[in-house]
Amino acid sequence: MAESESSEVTSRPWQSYHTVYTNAKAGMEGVDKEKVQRIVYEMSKGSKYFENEERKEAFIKQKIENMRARCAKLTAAEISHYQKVADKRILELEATRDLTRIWLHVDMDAFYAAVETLSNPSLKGKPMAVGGMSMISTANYEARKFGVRAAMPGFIARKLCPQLIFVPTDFKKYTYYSDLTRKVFQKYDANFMAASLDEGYLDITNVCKERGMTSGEVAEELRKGVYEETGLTCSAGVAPNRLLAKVCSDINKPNGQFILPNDRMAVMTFISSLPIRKIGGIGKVTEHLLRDVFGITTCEEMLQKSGILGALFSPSSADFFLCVGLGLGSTNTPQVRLRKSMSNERTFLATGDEAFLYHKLVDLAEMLSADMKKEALCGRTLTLKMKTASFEIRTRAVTLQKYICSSEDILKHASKLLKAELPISLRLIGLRMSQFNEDKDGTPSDPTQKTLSNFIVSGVATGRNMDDHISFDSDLSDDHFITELKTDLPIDNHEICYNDFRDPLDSNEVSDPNNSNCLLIYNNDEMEKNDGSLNSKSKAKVNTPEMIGHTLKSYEAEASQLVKIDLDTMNKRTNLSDDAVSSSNQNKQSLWVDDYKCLLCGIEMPSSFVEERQEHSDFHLAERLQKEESDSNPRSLTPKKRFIQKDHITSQSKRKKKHKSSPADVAEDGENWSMGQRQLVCLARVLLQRRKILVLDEATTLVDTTTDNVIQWRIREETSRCTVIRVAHRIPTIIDNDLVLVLDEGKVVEYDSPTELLKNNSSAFSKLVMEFKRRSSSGNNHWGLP
DNA sequence: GCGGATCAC
DNA sequence: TATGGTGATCCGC
Repeated sequence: MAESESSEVTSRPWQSYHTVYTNAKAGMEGVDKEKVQRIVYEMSKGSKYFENEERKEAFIKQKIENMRARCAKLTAAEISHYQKVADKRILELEATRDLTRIWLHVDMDAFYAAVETLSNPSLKGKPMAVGGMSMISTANYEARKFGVRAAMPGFIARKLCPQLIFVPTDFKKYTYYSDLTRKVFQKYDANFMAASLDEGYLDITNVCKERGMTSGEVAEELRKGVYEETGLTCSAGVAPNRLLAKVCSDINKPNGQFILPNDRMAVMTFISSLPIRKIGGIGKVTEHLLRDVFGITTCEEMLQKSGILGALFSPSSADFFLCVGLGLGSTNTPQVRLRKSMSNERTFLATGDEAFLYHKLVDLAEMLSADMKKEALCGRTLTLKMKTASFEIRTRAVTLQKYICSSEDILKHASKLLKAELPISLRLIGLRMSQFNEDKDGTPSDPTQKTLSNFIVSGVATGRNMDDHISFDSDLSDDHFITELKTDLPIDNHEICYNDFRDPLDSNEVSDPNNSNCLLIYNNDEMEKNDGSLNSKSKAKVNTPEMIGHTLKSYEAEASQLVKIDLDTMNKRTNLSDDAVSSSNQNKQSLWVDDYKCLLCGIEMPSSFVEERQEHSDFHLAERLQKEESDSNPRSLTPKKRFIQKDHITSQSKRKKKHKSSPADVAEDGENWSMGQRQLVCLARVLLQRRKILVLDEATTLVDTTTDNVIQWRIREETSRCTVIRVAHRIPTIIDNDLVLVLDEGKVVEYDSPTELLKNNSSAFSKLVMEFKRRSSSGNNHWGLP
């Protein structure tokens, strides 16, 4: 087989290249395959893209060779061993076969193209593609006759079909029609699974039973319903599981359906001659690999070669292949699907211009942050994606100990990642966030606390967004980017871990061990590569309920195994926190153009109207908050905002009403409160609960320092019979507690009463206090520091 | 946990 | 002139 192939390569090189576009998916039957291949090849030859494809192809060839070699090395004994294992596994998998459910897969026909034709009927019957010169999303069936298809660049498509009409994508339209189809799907399975805008999986077992209809009748009716609702046609496949249903929906496309009965023999017959490429999950590479190494082209052959597959692939891959051979697939309906990552990326003309690349990064960070805030997400793994000018894809990731969501935090870490790659010429940059903090949220609690948690999470997150907005609009210049990229000065911000503030509040029915106050100073800097995982564990320990029962000594022992002391970083940390405060003050001022006019709405208010101005900026904050909230899913439908559901209907009428009321109004439900007000209310609620143990993790970061001092005083008044653990960066917040733990990079550096610590001038705590005094020496020393 | 790869739409 | 964007998963370190 290999020999005949290579001889063809020399005479007709295009045949080795890009079987991608001509691989029969649907509607490509009468295509002059060779002509298409030749044109695609001619158009691509010599381009950077083409060169990269050749590299990739060479890599796959290498992979195939390696696998062949491994195959050849297997002894007869080994083969028979793996065959036995595989046979046993086949029996186990067979035992899981479930023929009790009836699954239907709906797939809209050339969805985007069909929608465009609907809104512009003159396109009917003409070859048309949705997309642009660089990429086509969907081609209608007329265009497919020319070999034009999805994922093909537009300029090649035009070569294949000069009269091809291009229509730009319009996702609003597609979402609208998608919603209409889903309304129909819902009638047959309220829990249907939306696979994309134009696909859905429905468990129609109950409908068939309740209405006494065959699955074929249900499919007919559903497709008719979709057509009546939208004017669009779709295809359906019915089978005992989702994997098969998906294959079936493709068989009589377009506007057709195929029923595979819930019968083992029928399934095995169906699967036997089926090309493996038809199976979802088997793509170009796997197809190639299985064919060239094992001679496998049909699903049936997966079983025949099960022994050798088991020998050469991982257990999970081998299992998947066996399932394909047996026609097995999922039959359950997963209750909730949590989002695991969120990303955005942009392609541009390849460049090595650092200012430009940094600009892109800023945009991406802002977009990502905004998207995350819409779903109230915070993540701790940030991945930078790069595509070089030669189309090579690279990713670089960091996992932080804190969950972040603000654009500054994202940008800070993203730029570090990018900086490490410079100099570099890129044509794409992307940012992805993963490891969201709601993942482990299994902690049930009383509703008051729950509300408070949501309060903190969404409130704080959205509030910071406004600061971003103003600061980027006003004072970010290219010079600034370059400086930041070229120096080692970290642009640090005050990081807030929402999770931290939530957990302690949710949990504290524990008896008080020794009725003493203590304090933690926390260094929030994320770990460099060393021991990141251990650190996050120690961090979690501080805030989890079981920790509260521990003695401080035992905590210290645990924490001290972790990371090296880095006092230098800590000092830097303190300085930068102060910087953050002052820059945030600047932001507030910059809301007023010429110190007089509001940047956002143009209202005029002299600087002497201090309170009024504060109220006014709070109003804008609340306005923004409300918009973010109304943009998200209504809570009544989805208790969490994490369901994968991008499309939601927005109602802004409420917001408009609000706009007419006085900015000074404080809404009873808190929707227009400032961040500081929110923190205050949280604190008040917590204090009213009269807990024996109170954990305040950066609980007053959003109020000004004077107010903070008042609050701290009040907390001491209210908690005289209570153990209070404070995590804070501000010295006054913690100066008069009974015990002080100074933490640096997750490790306890010192542990004693503040008085004792201050006796030693070189203690980390002394240094922090001195630095703090130095910085505040220009103002009044009204904290009574020694 | 990271980075490369594959896959689907 | 010119080959996308988003999300998931797996494998081998």
